[in-house]
Amino acid sequence: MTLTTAEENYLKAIYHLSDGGTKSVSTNDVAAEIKTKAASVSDMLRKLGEKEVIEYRKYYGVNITEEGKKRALQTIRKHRLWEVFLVDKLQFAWDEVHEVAEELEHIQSPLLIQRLDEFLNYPKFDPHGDPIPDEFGDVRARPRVALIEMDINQTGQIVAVKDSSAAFLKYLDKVGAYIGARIKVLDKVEFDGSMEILVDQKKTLFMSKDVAANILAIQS
Amino acid sequence: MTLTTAEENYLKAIYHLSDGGTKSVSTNDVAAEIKTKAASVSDMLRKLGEKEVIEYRKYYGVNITEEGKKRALQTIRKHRLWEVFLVDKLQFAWDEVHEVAEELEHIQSPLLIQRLDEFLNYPKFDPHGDPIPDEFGDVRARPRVALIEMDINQTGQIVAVKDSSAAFLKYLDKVGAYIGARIKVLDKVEFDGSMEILVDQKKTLFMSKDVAANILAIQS
DNA sequence: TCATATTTTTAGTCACACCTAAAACTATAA
DNA sequence: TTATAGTTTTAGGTGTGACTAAAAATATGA
Ligand SMILES: [Mn+2]
Ligand SMILES: [Mn+2]
Ligand SMILES: [Mn+2]
Ligand SMILES: [Mn+2]
Repeated sequence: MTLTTAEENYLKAIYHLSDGGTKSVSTNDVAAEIKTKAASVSDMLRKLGEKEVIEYRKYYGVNITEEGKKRALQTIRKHRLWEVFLVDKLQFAWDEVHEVAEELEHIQSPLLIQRLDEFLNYPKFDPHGDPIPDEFGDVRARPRVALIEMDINQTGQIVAVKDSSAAFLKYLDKVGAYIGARIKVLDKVEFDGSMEILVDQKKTLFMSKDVAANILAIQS
Repeated sequence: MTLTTAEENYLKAIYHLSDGGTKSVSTNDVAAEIKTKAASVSDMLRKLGEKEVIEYRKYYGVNITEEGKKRALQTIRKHRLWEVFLVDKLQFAWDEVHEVAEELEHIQSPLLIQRLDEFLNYPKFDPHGDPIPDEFGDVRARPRVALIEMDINQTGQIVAVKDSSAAFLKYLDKVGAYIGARIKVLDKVEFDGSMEILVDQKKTLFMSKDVAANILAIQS
């Protein structure tokens, strides 16, 4: 059973909104994510339910099935491998890859993805720090925490961003925050939740709580 | 004005069938090329006519316009660049690339194609020896002749194939004919049009007239 | 020239993926 | 408990790109 491009996009959205299948998702949430109308979503949910990649109970939202999870992870794998290709091989900036990967992820060719993976030397993470599922859908997840959750004097390393929008990524480029940077929390301002972060033991960075909530780190 | 994937495929077919815009093309010819029905083609020709990429006179076939030619060449450029990528970087065989390139050619991103061209070091020909148009649609065409047209004792070099089907390409792999091979016509059998070809001054190849008609060479 | 074969277009239908408007259902809080 | 706000589904419709069957136009050759 094959999925259309639209069906793959919906399934991926449901997978993300459900935190990898751990909770159910509402019609309106899907509509917002896909940027379409609730009526269109209802239609599509019925179809995805018939294909048994989601479990759909009218008026009570959807849950992704095991089969659906597997399919979604395949699409996510392709999306992230293409992002690595664009950044590592074609010198795209990390804020330029999302749109194109959104198209490339739907190309149907198992051989292509296998060879691309090999060509990229089996990367484990995409340019935004998100893990790349293997061909069986298995993900090597790292325990990640938002900067905002870290305490003063704690150290760690930036490993990913929660928000992959071009605006946010460009801002990070500008201030010199990048994936792999070693960090230390110098201060947390109680009044507005903003933070002062030491980057690579030399540069001090001030960031709002909105920024700090969208940078993910591993603690050390 | 943007073209859909289907429209791009039709336009490319019309471009090829018209020998690069030099002759008009019938509805049935397009239907055969696209593997669809004449009724569907009539519908699409009306739409392409409205978009002014073809000139469509009911019952008298179509001619591609200058704008249409430009569009078709952009798609052909993308198709052939992807084929080079698949063969040179991902170790695809030359008979495995067509289907995938047929999908990849529709990805919309000028930056992607510019960077891909650069990454591949501005190739001038695809794996089947076909020329890759530049970003303005200009093609450096070589004067090519089918092997079947060559005379005894003439020498040359294989530069392309007319038929890019997997069956034909696999056959060429098997017998050791490849693009770049230096050749000499040793014999032409009048009875059945078959030929005897010396490859790289060491190997003798017997081929039917059907095979000889689908191998293109430059004469030396 | 005129009958017939061939090609092409038109008419009507379908699946897909979207839309708006209206109806149906659920959640909430007075 | 019940009115109402909010959510979701249904009904009906659109554009795209395919199909079959039938009608119309063109090409052919006796
Ligand atoms: Mn997508
Ligand atoms: Mn990413
Ligand atoms: Mn194509
Ligand atoms: Mn080719």
